[in-house]
Amino acid sequence: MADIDRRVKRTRAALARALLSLAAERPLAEITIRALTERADIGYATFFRHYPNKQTLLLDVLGGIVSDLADLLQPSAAEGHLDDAGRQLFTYVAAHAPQLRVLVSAQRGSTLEHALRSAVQQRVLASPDFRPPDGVPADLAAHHLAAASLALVAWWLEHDMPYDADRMGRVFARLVVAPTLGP
Amino acid sequence: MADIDRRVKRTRAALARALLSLAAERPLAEITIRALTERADIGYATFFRHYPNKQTLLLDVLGGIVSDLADLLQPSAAEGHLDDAGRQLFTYVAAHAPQLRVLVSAQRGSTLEHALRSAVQQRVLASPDFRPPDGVPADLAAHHLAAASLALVAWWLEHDMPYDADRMGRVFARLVVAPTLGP
Amino acid sequence: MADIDRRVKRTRAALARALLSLAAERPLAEITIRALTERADIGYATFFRHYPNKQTLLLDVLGGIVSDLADLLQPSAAEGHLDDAGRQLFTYVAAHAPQLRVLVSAQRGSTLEHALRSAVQQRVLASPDFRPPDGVPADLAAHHLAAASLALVAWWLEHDMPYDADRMGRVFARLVVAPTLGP
Amino acid sequence: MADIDRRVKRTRAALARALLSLAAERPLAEITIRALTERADIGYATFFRHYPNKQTLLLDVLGGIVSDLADLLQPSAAEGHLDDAGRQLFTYVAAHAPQLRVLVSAQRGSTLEHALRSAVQQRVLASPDFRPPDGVPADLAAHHLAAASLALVAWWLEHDMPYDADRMGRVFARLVVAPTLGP
DNA sequence: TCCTAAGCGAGACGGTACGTCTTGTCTTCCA
DNA sequence: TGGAAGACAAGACGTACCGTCTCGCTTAGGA
Repeated sequence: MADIDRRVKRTRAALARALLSLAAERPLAEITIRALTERADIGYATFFRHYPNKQTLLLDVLGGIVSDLADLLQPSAAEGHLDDAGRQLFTYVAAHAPQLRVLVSAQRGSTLEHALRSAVQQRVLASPDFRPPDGVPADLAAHHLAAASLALVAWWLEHDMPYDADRMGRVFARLVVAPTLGP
Repeated sequence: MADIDRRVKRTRAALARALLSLAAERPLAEITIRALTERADIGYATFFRHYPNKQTLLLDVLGGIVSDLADLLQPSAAEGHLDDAGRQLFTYVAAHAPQLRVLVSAQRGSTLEHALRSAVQQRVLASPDFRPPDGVPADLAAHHLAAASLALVAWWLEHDMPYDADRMGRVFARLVVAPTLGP
Repeated sequence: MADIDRRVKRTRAALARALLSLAAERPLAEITIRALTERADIGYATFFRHYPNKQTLLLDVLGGIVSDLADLLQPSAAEGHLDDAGRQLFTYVAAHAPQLRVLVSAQRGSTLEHALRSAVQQRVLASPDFRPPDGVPADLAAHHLAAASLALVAWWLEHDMPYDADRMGRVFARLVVAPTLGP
Repeated sequence: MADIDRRVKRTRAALARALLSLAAERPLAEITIRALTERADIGYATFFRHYPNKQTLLLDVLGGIVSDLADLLQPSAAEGHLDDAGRQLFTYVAAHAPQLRVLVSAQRGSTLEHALRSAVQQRVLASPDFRPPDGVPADLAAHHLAAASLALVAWWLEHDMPYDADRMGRVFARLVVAPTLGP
């Protein structure tokens, strides 16, 4: 491995930089390979000599981040450490914002997502019953409610509804709704 | 709306049906407009007389679903009603599974998402500290942990980090981690 | 013919006017049926109630012109009448410039071209005064007469009639008619 | 020009061959770009990498022919050479029948028509032997020469060359060249 | 005077060509 | 030999036009 040409490293680094630079400008799906290579100042065909497609580049660029994130999300038992773990997570996020913006935009940004989010936000914020816990901004709580609900729904559908609606409803109440409401 | 030609209604219904039918077979991104029109038995150009692009068709087909979902996600104050609301949500989901599969697949499915998810899952399930609350399956809790965390991170980045990492950490502990660990 | 509705007549006249008006602005091939109907202030589908396609409209609008032209191109034997016939031709052309601009801009090999050619051919071959020069087949001479005349007319119209009909008539007699007749 | 990739040359040659092959089957206007590329066995989009549209391909394929024709139509003064020049013209036409069929079937007023006309005009007006008859403007005579020649060529090709080049040459000299030159 | 048939405006529709775009493969040439 | 350059096949995209078709409205012209 030591004799891999420095040029290879330089080319891949240029691609990674181009990816981050472009991802700051527009959604991931609208970044063409041609745009990447032009931004990176390398030949178009050269891209394919390093990665078979765009997703592989993503994985290469963001692989370490994913692994780090997963580490940071490990639950630590000690009650008092919860806030600590959370702080560490977001400190890490702040430190790797450019890469994480790409990661985060890889899944989102669809009009549908936005439509659902804003519909929920609107209703939640107008609801008299909605009292987010101390220290949790209302819009953030609303966003969490929508996103976490959708994630639960997605999981259920993708796993072919292994539990009945009743049980899923209780899980939903326990994991999502109650924490969002409590005092 | 009432005076739209019956043909228009029939054509759009055929497109909606074709979309759901095709979405059950392959990811949304791989559904071409030509495939939609062939499945719907309408002319290719006719598609563009109704929608300027695929996303607009999605919005039209799933608009009602989005609005219904948003209604179901309104928090209801009464403690005892939490489970009720949850059950209603998932009953609705079960009843509209085909459309919701499309909605849910519109945003997800990227390799990155999957990589993160499985990395988290692996670590969480192996962690001795991880005790999901009663009635919450472990894999579901792990999925929730990953998805909700990512959603919080995304919100923070997209809103240009309006709070510091410390506060976000506390919110994260309160909304996501604590409920996932529960007694 | 007498029992054609007045409305029909009015619609066809509007189309004829629209055709001439548009043909003055751009080449015939770039005039769409939609442009014709909009200029004529009639419904799009109405066009097809009168003509199966653009060429048929052309034939209808220019049919009389074609027939007149064919008459004017009959060779008259009397030597002294050559200039006279030429002057008559170009006087007629000047009087029907709008229509003839259309005829002249039609495609080679088009129905119009063919109609004019065969009308001329028919009259020429039937004329007792027509004696092609030695070694020149009659049908070829007739073809030459029609084509060269049309070319002269086209040149005159496209150059905004820089000479008067009298002079053009003499040129016509000299370049086209005399050589086609001589012994 | 010399360093154009061999592939490029091969692709353009294939397109030229496909054009001639298709033009023998149906009118030029009915030859779609897709038909051209399928006949040439090249990708559809590849066409546009070489020519912005069909007309440009025509110009490229027929440019040499146009220039040759213009050379052959230069009037040569010597009386006895008229028949000779005519024979040469039609011998050339017979040798390039496929290409000339295309040229002849092009639209009047098309770029091709204009190219031929202006090439002839340029040569004729520069020729010292060119003395139009009294009262005939030089540019009009040149135009007549080009148009009438083309008409004769078109007639010959469309009627499957019923006479030999020698006889056509004499007809050409008698009907077209002599009248354009004489006093 | 009514009423029936035709002309007509409006516009949805199927079909097809166009010119543009992107992806991934392949070839040639250069350092 | 690795990389730059770029031709190429394949095929989706969104636009334009054509010719067909229904749907109602209105406007004769005959009962």
